[in-house]
Amino acid sequence: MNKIKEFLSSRYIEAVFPSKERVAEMMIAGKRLVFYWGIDPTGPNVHLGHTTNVFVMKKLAELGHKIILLIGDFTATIGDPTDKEAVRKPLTEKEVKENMKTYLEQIHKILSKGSFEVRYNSKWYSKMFYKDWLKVAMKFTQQQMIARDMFQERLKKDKPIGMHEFDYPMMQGYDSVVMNVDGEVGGNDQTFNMLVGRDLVKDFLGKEKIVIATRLLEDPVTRKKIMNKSEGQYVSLNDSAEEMFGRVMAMPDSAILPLFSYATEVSDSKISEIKKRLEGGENPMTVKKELAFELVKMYHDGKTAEKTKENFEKVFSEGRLPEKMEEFKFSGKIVELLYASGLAGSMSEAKRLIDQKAVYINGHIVTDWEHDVKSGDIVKVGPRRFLRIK
RNA sequence: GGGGGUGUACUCAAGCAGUCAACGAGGGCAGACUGUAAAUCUGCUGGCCUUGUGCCUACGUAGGUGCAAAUCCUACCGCCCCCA
Repeated sequence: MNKIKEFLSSRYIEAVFPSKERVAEMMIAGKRLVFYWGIDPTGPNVHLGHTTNVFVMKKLAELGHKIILLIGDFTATIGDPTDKEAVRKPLTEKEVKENMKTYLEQIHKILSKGSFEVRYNSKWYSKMFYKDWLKVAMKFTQQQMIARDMFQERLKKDKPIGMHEFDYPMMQGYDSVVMNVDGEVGGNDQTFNMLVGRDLVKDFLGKEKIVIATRLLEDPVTRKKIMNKSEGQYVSLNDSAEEMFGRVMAMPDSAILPLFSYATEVSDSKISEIKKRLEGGENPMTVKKELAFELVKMYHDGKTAEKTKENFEKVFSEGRLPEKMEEFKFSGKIVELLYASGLAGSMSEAKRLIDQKAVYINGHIVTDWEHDVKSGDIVKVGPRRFLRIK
C-alpha cells in the first residue's frame, strides 16, 4: 500500500483519474492490471519529454502490472491536433515506417527488451468497418470535441479544422477498448484524449479505466515546452554523447530543475539538494554539467559521460580542440570542402560562412574562398563544428 | 446554390504592375558579450558562377495581356466566412 501511494504521488505524476484514492484501491486489489503508453512515430526520435512516461511505466511494471507500449502508426498518419494550430499534413505510411525504425531501440535504453509488450494500432484501424467506427463516434458530440481550446483558437482565426481531427481523440480512446487495458499513461497534454478513452472503456467494457497524467517538461518561467521540436531545441535519446552533453548545456538555466526532476531517475533527495544549490546562488553551469553528465550516463554509460564532460571542458571552457573529430577526405578549395562535407548546405552558404569569419583552418580565420585545404588541416566552422582533413 | 474573402519563402505575415529574391516577426546560421549558456546587440538567411546595375529558379496550378506581372485577365484547384 505504501509503495502504491508513494508511486501515485511521485514527482513524475501530475494528476490521476478518477482520483488518487480510488486508483490506489484499484491497484491494491492484487490483480495484475494492464497499463499502456502510446507514442506516435511522427518524427525519427524519442526525446527527453517522452521519458517521464517511460519511467512511470517502468514503475508500474515493478509494481507487478503488465505494461504495453502502443506505437500509433495509424494515428500518426492523422496527427494529434493537441497543441496544433493548423491541420497537420498527413504522414505517409512510408514516413511512419521510417520513423518507427529507431523507436524501440531508443526505448530499450530505459525499458529492457521483453519487459513490455509492443502493439501497433494500424493492426485494428487499417481494417476497421465503418459501421463499427460509427458506434464509437456516436458516443460523442461535436460540442465536446470543439470545446478544446486549440479548436477555439482556429475558429477565431478562421483556420480550417479537418473532420478527421475529431477522430483523433476517439481513436486514441478506442485503443484502450481494443487492448482491453485498465489504465493509460500519458503526458498531461494528453488528458483530454485519455479521458475520452475512459468514457469509451466504461461504455464498451463496463469498467473504470485509470488515467495517469504525467508532468510535462515546461519552462517554469516562460511556460513553454522545453523539448520543442519545431524550434530545434530538443535532446533525443539517440543523440551521441557529445551532442547530448552540448544540447543540455545550451538549455536555458530555468530548464535545469524540470529536466532533473522529470527526465532523470535520480532520487528525490538529490532533487531537493539541486534545488537548494540553485537557490543558494551556486553557478548554474556547474549544476547543468551534472545534469548533462547524468543524462549521458543514462543513455550511454558512466565512462563515456566522464570522457564527454572532460572533452566539453577542454573544448569550450578552455577553447582547445576536441579529442576526436570527424574526418573527411578532401583536397581543394575551402568553399568546396564546406559544401562537399555538408558543413554548408550550398556553395553560397559556404561563401557566406567564410565572409562572416566563421571558418578557421588550424586556428586561423580564413578570408579567401579559394584557400587551399590539405591533408592534416583542422577546419573549424562556427563555435562547435570541427573537421579533420584526411 | 448565391455572395464575399483568401492561397506569398522553414513558419506567421506585408506587398497588389516596374525601385521585388520580395517589408516585418519568429526560427535558423554567424559575429560581439558569456558559463558552448540564457537574455541582449549586430549581420546574414533561394541557387549558380566569370561577384556583375550578372544568370537561373521561386509568390496555389495552367494559360493570357503587356516593353515589364507576386501584383492585371481567364480557367482550374484548395481553404475560410455569410446567406440559402
